[in-house]
Parts: sequence; C-alpha cells; structure tokens
Amino acid sequence: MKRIPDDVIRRLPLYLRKLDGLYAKGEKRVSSGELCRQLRMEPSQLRRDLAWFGDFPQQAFAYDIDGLRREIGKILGTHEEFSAILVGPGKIGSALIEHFSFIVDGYEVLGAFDVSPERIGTEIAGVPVYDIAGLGDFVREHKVDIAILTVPRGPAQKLADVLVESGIRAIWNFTNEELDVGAADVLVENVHFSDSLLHLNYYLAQRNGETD
Amino acid sequence: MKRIPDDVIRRLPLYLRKLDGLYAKGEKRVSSGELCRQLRMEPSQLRRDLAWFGDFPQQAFAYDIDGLRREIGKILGTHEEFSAILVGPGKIGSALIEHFSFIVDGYEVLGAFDVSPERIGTEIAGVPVYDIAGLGDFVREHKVDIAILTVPRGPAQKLADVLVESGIRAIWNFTNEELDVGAADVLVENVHFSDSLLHLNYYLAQRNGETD
DNA sequence: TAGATTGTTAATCGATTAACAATC
DNA sequence: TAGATTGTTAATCGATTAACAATC
Repeated sequence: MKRIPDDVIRRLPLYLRKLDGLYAKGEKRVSSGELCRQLRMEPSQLRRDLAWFGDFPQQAFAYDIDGLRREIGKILGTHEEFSAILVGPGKIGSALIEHFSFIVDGYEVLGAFDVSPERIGTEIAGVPVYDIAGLGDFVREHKVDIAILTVPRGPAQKLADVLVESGIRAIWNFTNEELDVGAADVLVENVHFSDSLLHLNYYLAQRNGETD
Repeated sequence: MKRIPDDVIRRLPLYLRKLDGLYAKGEKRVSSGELCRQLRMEPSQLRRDLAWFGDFPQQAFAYDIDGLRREIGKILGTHEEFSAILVGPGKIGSALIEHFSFIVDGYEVLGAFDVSPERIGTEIAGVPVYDIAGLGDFVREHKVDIAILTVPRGPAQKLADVLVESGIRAIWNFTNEELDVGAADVLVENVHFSDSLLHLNYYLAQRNGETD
C-alpha cells in the first residue's frame, strides 16, 4: 500500500476529538454524513481517510462511535507511553508542564532544563528543574522520546543541536524558529504561534482593505 | 485573478521569518535557489507563491532581502494595528499576554476576562483582568478585533457563542475544541496543542512499531 | 557579454469529491 | 424487504514541479 499522506494523519486527531465528544454525550452510532456535517467537510473524505487503515469488512451501517474512537486512538498510538523533557521552563514552558496531562495521556515529563540559577533545583508541578548544562548528558543517559523546546528564538538552534547530537528522536518546537536537524532522523513538530497569528492577521488586514 | 490559496498564505510567515533572519545577519541579496535550499523546498514553489502578489517587473536578479521582507510583511498586514482581548487568563493565557509583543507587533491587549474572583481586578503585565460576566458588553462597547480564547474545553463553545453574538470578528482559539460560529463571518484560527502532539505521537508510535 | 536567475506557462502529481455496487 | 450507508473506484480539481523565454 502507498504511504499514508500526512494530511490524513493531521485530520485524525480532529475526528478523534469529535468522536470523544459524541461518546461523552452518550451517543452510540453516527454516520459519516452526520459526522461530517458537524465537521463541515465531505463525507467521502472521511471515508476515504479511514480506508487507508486496515481492511474493514464492508459495513453499510453507521459507525459505532466507541469502536471508531478506539480504532483511531490506536492508529495514533494513544495507548503508548512516552517520556519527555522540557527545555526552557519560562511562562509558556511551565504552563505546558502543568497542562500536559490535559493535552494527551501517556506522557511522563522526566525533567525541565533552565539557565536561570534561581529556578535550577526547584520543581514545577512535581517536575525537577535541572541545569541546562547537563542537558546533553541527561538525554544520553535516559530514554527520552521527545524534547519540548520552549526557549527564546536566540538559543533555539544551538539547543536543538545539543539535543540532536545527544540522540534525541523528536522535538516539539515552540520557538517560532525553523530548526535544522541536518540529516538526522529527528521528528520536528512545530507550533509556531507567530505564524498562526500572522495568518489570522492577513485575513484581518484583507477585510479592512475591502471596506476602505 | 483567482483567489489566493490558503496554503500560500500559510507559507508567507515562514518566508518572512527566514528573510528576517538573513537580514539580521546583514545579508543583502538571496536567490530563490539559496533561500529554498535552506527551507528544504522547491525554488519554483517560492517563485510561484510570490507571483500571486502584484505585478513584479520581471527581474532576473536575486531578491533584495530587505525589500522582499517588507513586501511580504505588507501583504500579511504587519503594519496594521489591531486590538485584542484574552478570555481565560490561566497559565497559558497569562503566558501569552506576557509574550505577546514577542510574537507579532501591532497588537494592543485591551483586557483579560476571568471567572476567578481572586484574579478579577488585578493586572497581568499591565493588562486589567475583568469579570467574565461583562465580556459581551465589553465587546459591544469597544472595537475588539480578535479574542484570544484560552479557557478549558468545557466552557469554550459557550464563550465563543457570547463572543460571536457580541459581534467579534476573529477568534484565536487555544481550547483544543472545534468552535462552531454558525453562519457568522468570524475568522477562527486554531492552535490545537493536542492535535499537534498527537500528530507527533503517531510517528513516534509508528517508529516503535517498525523496530518491534 | 555570458551565466545566472527571474516570472510565468505547461506538465505532472496528488488530494478531494462524486459515483456506485455491496450490504446492513 | 427497502432505504440508508458503507468501502472503494473513477473523475475532478487544485497544488506542486519542471521548463523556458526574458533579462539582469
């Protein structure tokens, strides 16, 4: 089978959230038509997306909500356990640590790494804050699945270099900086606040222009 | 001319960041080839994207970095001034208020709205915290361009309803909830942490599966 | 000038949508 | 059973890439 398009993977969490919502409401079954009416998308796209996974026996009956959400959860690997570290526990970083369990289950935050002497040695929501000088050694000595990077743009690339050299496998990047991981097989998932706001900004400006 | 594809608009902030970086390094000119080598994309895509905007006189010479970044900035409306309010100044919300000026210039945060009696009446980085009960009236009585929504998933849709009814024009949505704004002409820009992490999670799980 | 590089058109590729036989 | 709904194939649509004349 051909490689599954990334656009499809990006839509799965959306389906999952919607199905979780319906499940929480006590709904039992939902058709692709009804689900997609709520999601404002074409039913054939949902069916096409699901067709990438596994041989469903042909079923001409609306989806079992609980079954489908488990299915999608399994595809996304929600049942797996991963470990994380956080680099740069400033305002945003600390907020992420505290909210982590609300975001996705199954992550253990092993530690946070900071430059600030006042913060080193303290804890954030039970997570110890270490000196960032020991970052590389920590990654080498522990099984760390992802590093959450929440430092300012300036030191972002240098810290990414340290992480990559130490053998990190994935970076969740909040720095608004495009990271270069060279030829290394490191996953980088970007959350660029600034790009998101600029995108919105474009349409706001556009609308202003129309009425001028 | 045909409508500009949203994918193109989404790439502009990336170009802008890269050009800003080169400009800060003191570079003067850059070719589409060199720029795209760094961005790991096809030069023809960059040129095609830029072609959507304005009639550039045909120039067969590498881009003037400062000129191009100003051009793209203008397209994205970075020179315009917008006003914002923040709904739900918890950890993430407060962090956003404090970092706002680092994200994109030109936004004034008029106020934050909270349910918590201890926070109402205080200030966050100079931004007053009001009672959320007054949210609708505030939006009606002030010119508010965007509402930043950083509340838990539970009350998200209800607050979106209040905002939409009060005439808000855009919502920057951090709630991990898909907001329904009905038929109203309201821009919704989503920053779904959970979707982003699940996307990364998929590839992590995938990689584990391969080696098992 | 000659080589490099642009803007733009045409070709390719992939993603979305429509159609429909299978079947609950 | 008949109507509804699925999974899947084919048609459409749009986005990306390649090619190239214009020109710095």
